[in-house]
Amino acid sequence: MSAPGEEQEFDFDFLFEFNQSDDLGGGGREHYNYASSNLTTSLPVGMVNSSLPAPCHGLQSCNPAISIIPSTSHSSGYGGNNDSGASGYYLSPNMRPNGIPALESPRIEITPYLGMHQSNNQFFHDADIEEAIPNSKRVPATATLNLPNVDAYRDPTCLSPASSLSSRSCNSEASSFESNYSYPYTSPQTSPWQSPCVSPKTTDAEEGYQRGMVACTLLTSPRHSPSTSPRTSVTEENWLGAHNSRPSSPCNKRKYSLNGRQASYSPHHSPTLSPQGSPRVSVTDETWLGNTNQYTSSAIVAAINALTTDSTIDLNDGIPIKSRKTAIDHTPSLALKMEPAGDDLGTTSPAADLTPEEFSGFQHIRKGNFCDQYLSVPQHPYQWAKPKNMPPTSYMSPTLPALDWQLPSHSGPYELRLEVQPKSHHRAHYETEGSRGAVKASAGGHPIVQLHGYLESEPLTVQLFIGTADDRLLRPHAFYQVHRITGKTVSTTSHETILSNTKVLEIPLLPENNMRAIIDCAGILKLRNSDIELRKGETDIGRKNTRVRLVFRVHIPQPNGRTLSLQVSSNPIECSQRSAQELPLVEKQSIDSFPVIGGKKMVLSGHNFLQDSKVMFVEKAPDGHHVWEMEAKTDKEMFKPNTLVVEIPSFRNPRITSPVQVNFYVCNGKRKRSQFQIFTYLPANVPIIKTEPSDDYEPAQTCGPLNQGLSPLSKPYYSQQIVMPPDPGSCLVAGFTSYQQRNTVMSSSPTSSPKLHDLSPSAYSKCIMNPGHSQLGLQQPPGGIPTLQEVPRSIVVHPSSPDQSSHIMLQPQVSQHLSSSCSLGYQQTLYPNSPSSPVPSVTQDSTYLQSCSPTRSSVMGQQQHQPPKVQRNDPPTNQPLSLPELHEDSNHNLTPIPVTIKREPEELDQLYLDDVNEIIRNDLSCTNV
DNA sequence: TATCTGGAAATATCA
DNA sequence: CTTGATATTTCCAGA
Repeated sequence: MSAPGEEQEFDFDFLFEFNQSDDLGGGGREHYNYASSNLTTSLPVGMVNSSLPAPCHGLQSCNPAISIIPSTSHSSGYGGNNDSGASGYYLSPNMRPNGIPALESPRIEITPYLGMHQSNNQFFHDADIEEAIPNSKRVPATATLNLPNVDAYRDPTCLSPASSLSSRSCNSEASSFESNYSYPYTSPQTSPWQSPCVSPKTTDAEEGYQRGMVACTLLTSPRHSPSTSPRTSVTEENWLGAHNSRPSSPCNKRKYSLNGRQASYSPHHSPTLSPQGSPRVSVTDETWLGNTNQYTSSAIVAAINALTTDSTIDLNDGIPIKSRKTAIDHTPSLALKMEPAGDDLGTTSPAADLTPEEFSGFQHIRKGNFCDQYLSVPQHPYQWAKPKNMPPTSYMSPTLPALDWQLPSHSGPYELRLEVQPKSHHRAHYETEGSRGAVKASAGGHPIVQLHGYLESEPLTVQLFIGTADDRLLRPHAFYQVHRITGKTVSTTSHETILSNTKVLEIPLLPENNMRAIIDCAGILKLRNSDIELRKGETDIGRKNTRVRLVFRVHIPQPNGRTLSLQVSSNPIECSQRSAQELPLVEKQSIDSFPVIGGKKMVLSGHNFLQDSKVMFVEKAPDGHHVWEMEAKTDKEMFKPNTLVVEIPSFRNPRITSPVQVNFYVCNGKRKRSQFQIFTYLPANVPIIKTEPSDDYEPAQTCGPLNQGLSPLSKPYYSQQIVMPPDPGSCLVAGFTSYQQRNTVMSSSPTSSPKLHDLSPSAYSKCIMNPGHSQLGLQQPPGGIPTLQEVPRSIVVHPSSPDQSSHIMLQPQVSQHLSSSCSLGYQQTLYPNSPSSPVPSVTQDSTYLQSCSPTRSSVMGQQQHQPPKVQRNDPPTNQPLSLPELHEDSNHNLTPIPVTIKREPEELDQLYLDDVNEIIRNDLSCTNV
């Protein structure tokens, strides 16, 4: 403990420094100016300073919030999670979890505050600002968010390790990166550092973009532009941090490792992390479960907090601090640029920053809870510096939806689509390495994003950041940052900014290019696990958390002055050299559903398949336990490194009356398993197969088009979904409702149904529960839907938590689903994350809100309500379009009424022909099982 | 020369 | 506490 305290102190110092820097930030202000045009104005100006400040500012005010946080009792709710809980509060705001992280290290705390403040402030104020700003397309709208709620959602779980972490790390990095620009959105904070550090490099082109983009962001920053060079600078910074390297790591790692596992206790972390990597689903599952519960309570608390205090949000931002290098590097820079942020922050943040004392207080509190887990980590003075960055984050939030908010991919006439998906593998580079280039498309070339339905003549900007690819809600990845690539080979201009500790690449979307952008300027930077984990706020574990997604966002100005924010995420990208070389990866499956009889050959497309690869089908109980496991026969003759032909095993219960979702994965050995893929068993009679075709054929590409495209199969759904959902105004105020509607719509259209709502608790819980799923699920479910599906899988219910959490969480999820259904989001949404990060979801929702923002609160309510419905309705994860009926089965395969063979559709007939025998087999197998 | 990469050694962490 | 298996991070070297 003492140690922590010490650290805290340090932090404070740093903080102060930061603040000062912020003040200095006068320069920073300039940055704001940029932003000003759009973003800035919205946020900052009025909002930020005045409004935000007020709340936040006063740290005091903030403090209260802070205090709250502690009180949050997260702990109580979360128990160990408490931390998270606290964080959650913080998080809830924009900050996410990250903010929470603040726990241990001073930095964190600091950041959070800032962030919190900002975020909170932003939200509230934003609306106001927006009105004023109307012009700024982006900014304005964003404002609307109602953070409070959001916060609640995220809460604890959300904490956002990722975000915060990433941000932190990012920050440091960022500083190097970019810098600067970030202002626009966010915050000054970011910029400050960045700029300072930055320097350098801006590319002309970039500048140009920025300018062009300007509208969008204002990035301005030509000056900063220099910053562009980020990497280098970053590296350097990093070097400084050099310390960074390992020293810290050890401690950190261990800790988190603990976290991860223990995580179960502390929901946040573990859930995600563990799941992914490890095969040991069971463990994870458990964890998840635990988490869910926690979430619930935490979520609630968070929500309350949010409501009560805006400031809390800010806290989140502060959280991230971490990066040693960064800190140092940034610090200097901060002073310079901070100003802008500083203003916002400064006024706000400074205060917000919290006095050291305050911080310490928080820290202590947290520490009490979290600290134990995290505290151990020795902090490096350097690192502390980063905290400063935090502020920026907050800024961002004000205007635009926080990065951890789940947003729809389409709304009304608009649809943001990822026309070309990135390759499933991309080796990220460390700061100690040179760039490893831009993310490429599987078929060569680069990912392509396009905004459909936008007929205006004004160019927009697409934001790109690295998001998580786990079961939980989509959020900035704590261990990976987008890396701006420049050079002769890069045709797309881009500009880096930092939002909430997360590096964001801004790329112009020009009408002359049909609002289409080729993403050849985005690389992926890997931050050392030790650096990030150290952060107090961080809940996520870096180990085996090597999967990411590219997340694209566009903010479309609306006539009413609001801004419509759409988001699409890519298929998961494996960033680990080793994992990419050894872990089997299923990119596509020719069939996503088949009668229980089984027997049909399913072609899996992917990577790293071995002749002796095994394909295991698994049915999980709500609690994550494997109710049924069956090794599918593989066709060794047909084997190829990229293709695996498996015979669908008959389901254990041939009598299911409704579709049952199960999972399957490819296993190359002990710890070499692919993520869980989703497969649905249909009642013997049902003629469902239809969907298959599309799936089969659709390659990753399909996915691409849709957004997620995780799985081919999913795509179809997506398309459907997409079409269906589009609710024009939905995004806006109505936001939530719209979502609901969408959801319903979606569900219906898809087929499945209805039950998207199921997402709710159970789903969440499930998601959470099943660590493994998460990834798999995500992927599998091809579109957003997939997620849903996943949920179903897990199905189950975790009773307890769901409800409460559900309110908060669910909503988010729901919304997400809805939205996501449209776009990428789903995965995220659905996820379990919600549990973990209800808040995030909330935030996301808020995005919609943005337009609606004012109503957010109302919205929130709506969402909440809805969610519940959903939950109840469709616990089953089925929601995913795919399987309407599934739940039932899944939940209780048992019963199905004696098969109703009556209807045998044509397809069925065929199936039967082939499978009659199989059916018999199945029966046998079932018995065996 | 500066990058971009692929590979793999050196470390760390886990079991 | 040691050891083997894994996972992460740092280095090297070729293109």
